[in-house]
Amino acid sequence: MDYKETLCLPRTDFPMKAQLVQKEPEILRRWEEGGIYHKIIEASQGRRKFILHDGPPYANGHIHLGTALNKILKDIIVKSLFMMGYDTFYLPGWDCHGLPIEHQVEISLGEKIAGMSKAEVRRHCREYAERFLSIQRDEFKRLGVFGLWEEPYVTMSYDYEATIVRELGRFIDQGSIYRARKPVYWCATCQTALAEAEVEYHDQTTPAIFVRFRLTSDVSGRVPELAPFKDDTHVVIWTTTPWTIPANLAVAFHPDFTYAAVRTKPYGVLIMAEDLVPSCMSTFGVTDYEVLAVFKGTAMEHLKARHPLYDRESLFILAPFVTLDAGSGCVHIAPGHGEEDYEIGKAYGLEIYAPVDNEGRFTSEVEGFEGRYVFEANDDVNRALKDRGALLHLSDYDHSYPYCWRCKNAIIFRSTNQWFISLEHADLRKKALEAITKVRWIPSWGKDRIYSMIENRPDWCISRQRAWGVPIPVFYCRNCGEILASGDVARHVAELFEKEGADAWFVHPEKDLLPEGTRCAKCSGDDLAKEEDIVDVWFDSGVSYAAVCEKDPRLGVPVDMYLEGSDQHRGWFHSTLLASVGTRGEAPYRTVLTHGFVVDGEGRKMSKSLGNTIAPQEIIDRYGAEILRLWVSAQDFRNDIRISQEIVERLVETYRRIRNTARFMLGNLWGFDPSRDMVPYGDMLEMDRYALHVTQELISRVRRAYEEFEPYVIYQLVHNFCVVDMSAFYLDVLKDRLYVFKKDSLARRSAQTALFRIVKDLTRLIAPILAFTAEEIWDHIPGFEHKAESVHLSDMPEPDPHLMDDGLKQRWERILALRQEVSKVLEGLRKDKTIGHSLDACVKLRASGETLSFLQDVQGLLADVFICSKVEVEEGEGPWIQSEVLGAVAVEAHRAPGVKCPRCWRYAEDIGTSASHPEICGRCASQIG
RNA sequence: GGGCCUAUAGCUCAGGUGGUUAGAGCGCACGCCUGAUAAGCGUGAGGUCGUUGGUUCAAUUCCAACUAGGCCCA
Repeated sequence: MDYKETLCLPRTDFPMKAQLVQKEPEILRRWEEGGIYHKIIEASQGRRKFILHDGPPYANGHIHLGTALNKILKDIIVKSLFMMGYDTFYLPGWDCHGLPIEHQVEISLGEKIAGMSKAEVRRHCREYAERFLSIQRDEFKRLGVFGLWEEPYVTMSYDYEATIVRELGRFIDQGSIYRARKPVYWCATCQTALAEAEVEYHDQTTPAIFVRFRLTSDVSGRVPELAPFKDDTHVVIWTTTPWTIPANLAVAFHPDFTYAAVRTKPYGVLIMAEDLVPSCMSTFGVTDYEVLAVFKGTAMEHLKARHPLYDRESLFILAPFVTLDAGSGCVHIAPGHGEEDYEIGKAYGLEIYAPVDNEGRFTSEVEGFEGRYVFEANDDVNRALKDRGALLHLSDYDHSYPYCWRCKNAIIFRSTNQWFISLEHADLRKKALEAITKVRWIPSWGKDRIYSMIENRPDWCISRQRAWGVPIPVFYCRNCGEILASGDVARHVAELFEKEGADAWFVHPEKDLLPEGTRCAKCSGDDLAKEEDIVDVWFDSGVSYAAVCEKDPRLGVPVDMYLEGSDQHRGWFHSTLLASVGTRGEAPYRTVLTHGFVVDGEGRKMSKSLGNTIAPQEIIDRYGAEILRLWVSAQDFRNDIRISQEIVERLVETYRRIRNTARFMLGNLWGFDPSRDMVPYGDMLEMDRYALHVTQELISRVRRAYEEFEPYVIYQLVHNFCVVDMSAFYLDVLKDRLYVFKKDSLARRSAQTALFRIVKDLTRLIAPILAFTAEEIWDHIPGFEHKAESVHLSDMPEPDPHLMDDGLKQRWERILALRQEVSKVLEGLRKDKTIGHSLDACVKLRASGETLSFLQDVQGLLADVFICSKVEVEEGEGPWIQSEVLGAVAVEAHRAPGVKCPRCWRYAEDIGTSASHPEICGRCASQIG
């Protein structure tokens, strides 16, 4: 007889092979058709809220691993908190305006763009954004992310655009917005301002000049040694842009560097950094010189020198950005022609002077060079300097220089009029810093990071010279040049935008944009011109609290959590803080959680040039999105997140382990009907009760990890539970009982009761992470009362104190410690071929005293636990194995006596005692009936 | 160059307030099983705790510098 037929072996149609690539789309379809997310929203009604407000990704290109990481993390948090009883309504968003899209559109339009109006270009931009929004939406949904994807918030929607203008209106009302000059990249050929991203760098050779500026202040007060030479003392500067010399207003020294005053024959006394004296002297061809004095850069502050070309003075200032890499250690400062020059110039109250027009030609202010194209004026300037004896040296210098991405011509830095939000007006900076302290930052260093950024940043430049964005709603009087900026006008414009979108600004004449009868406040003229600039896109996303959260009762402000990459301390967290504090007086978020960046297996960032990029699609196509979700959960996201072939392979193996553990449980629940077969806790076998105890501990640890937003802890906990607690111990031991005993015996039903509870809990614990697989397991769990149609609609399990028993725990931890020692002894027998399977063995334990009575007490359990055929316990002597939990025990093993039962494979000494089943052991005979 | 952050076995993670032979799982090696089988079980080998100094009776744990890497600036 084939006794295998009489066993209760596992049966399930839950496949071992996941085939996630095929299965996931089916599950997605089911969620879609079943309206699962809408059921989640419905179930959330009236619950306590936890709103995670989505930071809008940019609607350009396909998603990459970074965006996938971000959305999956959000999804894990949102799904887990919903299961833990919160209303976690999740509304995804997209950031739609801005340069990158406009760029792409310009490239695809090519020459055609020349004849197009801004409104036409904007139409193409909108279509482009819509296209990628749709692509990304599909890609995000493919990851298993739940949210209201049908109606996301988009910054280019008419009402969002209107809100942007309204929020600007609030700043205008306060008087926080002002117009001032600031240097920007300027292409004289295209006659347009360029953004950082529109600039490319090429190597180029430019003239580099050393120039001396004669001091007009009396230095002897600061450096007494120079008293005899005070009328012939000069500071030496070095520059690679001679054409900016006419705009020079200052010379910068480093406060900490040491400077030297050097007496030379041909050039008088020259001041330069001490370390650079030898190289400068050799460059100038001066062999005979004398260092008269050395002093710190601070000694020079507020002194003055005469401009080498014009009859005005140049101020000596201190700047931390001065270096000793090249030149003289004294830096020529033209606040109208450089970013650093501008910042330091502002700090010293210098004029932002840039006497250059749109075509890159000097204006009439510049005596001697008016009308000259700046790059062509280099030689003129050098000649003029030479004529006046100011030029110390001229040479060619190779360096990388910015070029226009479009016309490929060299560009200049030129100050132009821009709009700013003041950080000081209305105490915005101070209030923002206060608001930061009231927010919970995870990790905590995020607070210091954003605090010092806000503390040190300049005023917010909100204007951009571009087409694809929301216009700054201000006007200029064509008659007298007066600016018309008012909150009322902004709100009037907003109403129009609500109906027609921001396009209205570009298609309507001014009179349609302004309230009727608007006139210039200064000259009462009615010929008003609209502003051409648009607002910085960081302002767009920055006001999402107003455009999205305030308006939607499902959300509300402040929101519970923002969750983005740590780059957003400078980006969205920052801009939205300023906007919200500026208009509402408080931060729009309660908690800000940041994650690191995706890097390769060596910790290096992903870049095309390194060739180490991986697209989410590659992982999805090969392994499934579930592996990506597991990847996100497996690592501490507060640091950088690594990915490599090895990491993915490990994840796949972990996934299989979790899946197989669940499959084995499901297979053994065959024929188990919870409503009929559940065994009351008190009647369950103690090992099963112990398994439930361990599961309760898992539940409480996993819950805590979800509450603390630490999915990687869950990954470790769940994996260890499956491998150590379940597979290697409980499930392995259980096989005998499940297979050998009668289908409806108490022993088997007790085990099934435990398995049912465990698999039901485990599935829900992993659901937020393994969203697809948990759903698939859930389907295969036997039906029970109130079983939700989707695991994502079910509740997160809570530890049940009735299923916990600390006494049992201690007793079983001792048994497990013993088991480990027995395994080692059995491995010895295996090595010398005494046994193969552990069932071939009989284990003999010796102990005395308390340990002996413990062993005698549990003796009846041990053959099962060791998966051996027989266990003998006797009082006796060592050699002891000493163990803290165990006590002193001696373990021996030998081949089990008797004959191997063909049914249960245990060695038995009672084979043949049953008349009806003479080949099998007594235990098996009793189970066949 | 500046600010912030990270650095424990091949991989992913543990290691309150410094104190015996630094842990787990995976992977790897070897073996077992063939009634979870493109599965399961057991045993074992892997770490100068990034480097160098310092504080201390004692440092993976505190301090500093450096190196490598990341984010943001310049």
